[in-house]
Amino acid sequence: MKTSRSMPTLTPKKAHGNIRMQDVADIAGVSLATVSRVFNYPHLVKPETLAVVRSACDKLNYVPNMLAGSLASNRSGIVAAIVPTLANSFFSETIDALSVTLTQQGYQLLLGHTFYCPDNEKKLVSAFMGRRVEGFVLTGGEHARGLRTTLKKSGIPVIEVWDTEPKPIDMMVGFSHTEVGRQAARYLIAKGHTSFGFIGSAHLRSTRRLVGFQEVIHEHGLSDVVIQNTQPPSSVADGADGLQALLERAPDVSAIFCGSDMVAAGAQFQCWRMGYRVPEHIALMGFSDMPIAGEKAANLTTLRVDGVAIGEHAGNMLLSRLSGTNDHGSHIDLGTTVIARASA
Amino acid sequence: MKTSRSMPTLTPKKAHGNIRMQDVADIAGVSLATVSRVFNYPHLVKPETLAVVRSACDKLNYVPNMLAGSLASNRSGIVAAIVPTLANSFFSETIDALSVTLTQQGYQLLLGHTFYCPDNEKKLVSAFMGRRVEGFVLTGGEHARGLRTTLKKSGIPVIEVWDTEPKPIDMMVGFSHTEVGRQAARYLIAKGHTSFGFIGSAHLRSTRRLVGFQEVIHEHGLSDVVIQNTQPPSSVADGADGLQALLERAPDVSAIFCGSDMVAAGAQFQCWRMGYRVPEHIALMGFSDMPIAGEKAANLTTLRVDGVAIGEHAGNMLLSRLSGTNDHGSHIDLGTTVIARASA
DNA sequence: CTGAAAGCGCTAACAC
DNA sequence: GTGTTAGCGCTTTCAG
Repeated sequence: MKTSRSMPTLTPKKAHGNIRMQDVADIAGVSLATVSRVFNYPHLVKPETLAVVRSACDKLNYVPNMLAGSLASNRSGIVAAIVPTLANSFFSETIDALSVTLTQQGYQLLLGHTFYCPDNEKKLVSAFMGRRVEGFVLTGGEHARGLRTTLKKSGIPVIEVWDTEPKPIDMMVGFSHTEVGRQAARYLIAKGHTSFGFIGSAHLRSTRRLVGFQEVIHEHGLSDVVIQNTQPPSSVADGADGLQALLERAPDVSAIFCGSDMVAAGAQFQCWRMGYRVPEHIALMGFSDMPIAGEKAANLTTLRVDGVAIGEHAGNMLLSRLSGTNDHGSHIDLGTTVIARASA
Repeated sequence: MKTSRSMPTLTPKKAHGNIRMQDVADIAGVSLATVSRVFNYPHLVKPETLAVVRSACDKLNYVPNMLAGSLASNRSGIVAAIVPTLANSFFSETIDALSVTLTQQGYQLLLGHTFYCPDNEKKLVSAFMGRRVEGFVLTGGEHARGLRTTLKKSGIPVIEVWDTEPKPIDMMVGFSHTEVGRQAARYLIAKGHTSFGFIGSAHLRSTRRLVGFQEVIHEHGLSDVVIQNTQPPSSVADGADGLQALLERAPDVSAIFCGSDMVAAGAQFQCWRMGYRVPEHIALMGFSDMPIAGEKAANLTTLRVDGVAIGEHAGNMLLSRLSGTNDHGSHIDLGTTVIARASA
């Protein structure tokens, strides 16, 4: 089947099944360069030639080798996203949105997991840099030692998402976790509470929410927040266990800010089990407005975050940077809103 | 800072900042090939040389260009996974597990989204083939016309997950959706039900569950299943709406099999709103055993699927195939189990 | 509008 | 153990 391609020597260059651009050029009767142009700059090619080459392509079922293309052009067409985890988490919708946005412009998404370990992030960044990714989407603004510098002097566009603090390496889109904590505290204080608890994991963004929460409470001269830690990613079960443990230590707490809606839902179920009424005995506030929070059975007061918008913004910011467009608005705070429901 | 590398011509080859393997070789005083060996076959290099080269590497902060490496070796080190969506879905935990497994062996994960459109899958496969991915993980066993053939003759390992039907393109790990439907029907029939409904989306795997469900019901000579369709990805709200719509059409239905736990939870909430008791008036059965299903408030009877196991198996099957190990057990049925709780 | 030629940065025989 | 030498399959000046 293989068309003979001029053999000055006795052995063909290589026998593996892959069709090369030269093969297409040969049967189309044009040069290699022209075939390349058909793919990359079709407007520079005469319509007839275009047609000939294209028909040659699908006659041969040619699939361009982007590895070679990327090497030659020094553009990989790949963007890397690094998340803690996708399971039961808020990040999955951001990744979905990011993927759509990037795919529309022909970019592809390389995915990495840190499982909440900054060291994994660092290793992944390094591996991805080896692949010459054209952009990074990182979760959060806190990273392993040296990562900021590495990234900064690499010149690769970086977007940190789901956060607006601390200072961006490059671009950032999300919201302030400190402010989330502050909003929660203000809301609960306005409801008349004076004794507070917090159930959530000890990772950095979660801690920042706690800090904001504490700040406002201290500003009001109220007593310290009782803290109950969970392991990320926090589950419904963690919320249930956390609530029980917290109440054992501090039975007088009347309002609890939870690290996620999952935790809040778990805490609420545990309240019911233990015979406490929500919000009469214990007020609960979640975070992120997951689907579960809005359901009648749960009906959780929470803070809404738009993960899809974050993903879309991140994708678009990256794309406009990559296409050389103005990168105005490179530090976007999408904010959060209190969704007042029954639990607080 | 740049060490002069012998310049026979007047202009240096290229001025962009990237350090090349040759630069490392130069300052380590060895040949390019040796540096390459240090990365790929360190055991072939004398320990002292190893040390010299390595110190040269981090003196220069050298990051190997895998694009070039992949092109030369014809191994990209990339595996592609294609899912319908990650948000609120069962696939995210499979992807998490897959990612860990692959990363441990130095492979990276390229992610694609179909949003339940087979045509998107086809396009993604083609784009990924251009990147010379070394393996595909596809969701489900049904694909756009021609995809099976394309994939088959590409010779690239393919694993279809979350399904065991129809015949695998190559390898498969998951469970039978038809059998899931059958299990559900058997369980509900054993509970004495005689009039059945189904709420779920019309995509292929969901439909297969419905088929199995119907089969068993017909085998028992019972009346037809009343079907209420939802749009994928199905949400809690879809379940609530679906239940209402279904009961309007068929008020006598006493047992409903739902396409997912989210749908079942929504249906259950809607029952409560409408004053129906679960399971006394309406028995509900979910699917996949999501965290929500196990919670006391929901307490859903469902069928358990181990998404993590699927991801791990898929990763390991792929890795052993890629390393040339025996690929015994290339069609694995992990099965599902009924988790009997309060809702049915 | 098209072709020729020089790489992109690395791997992999093959010699030594 | 290490060096030499061909490529891998494209993109991209530069001529024409």
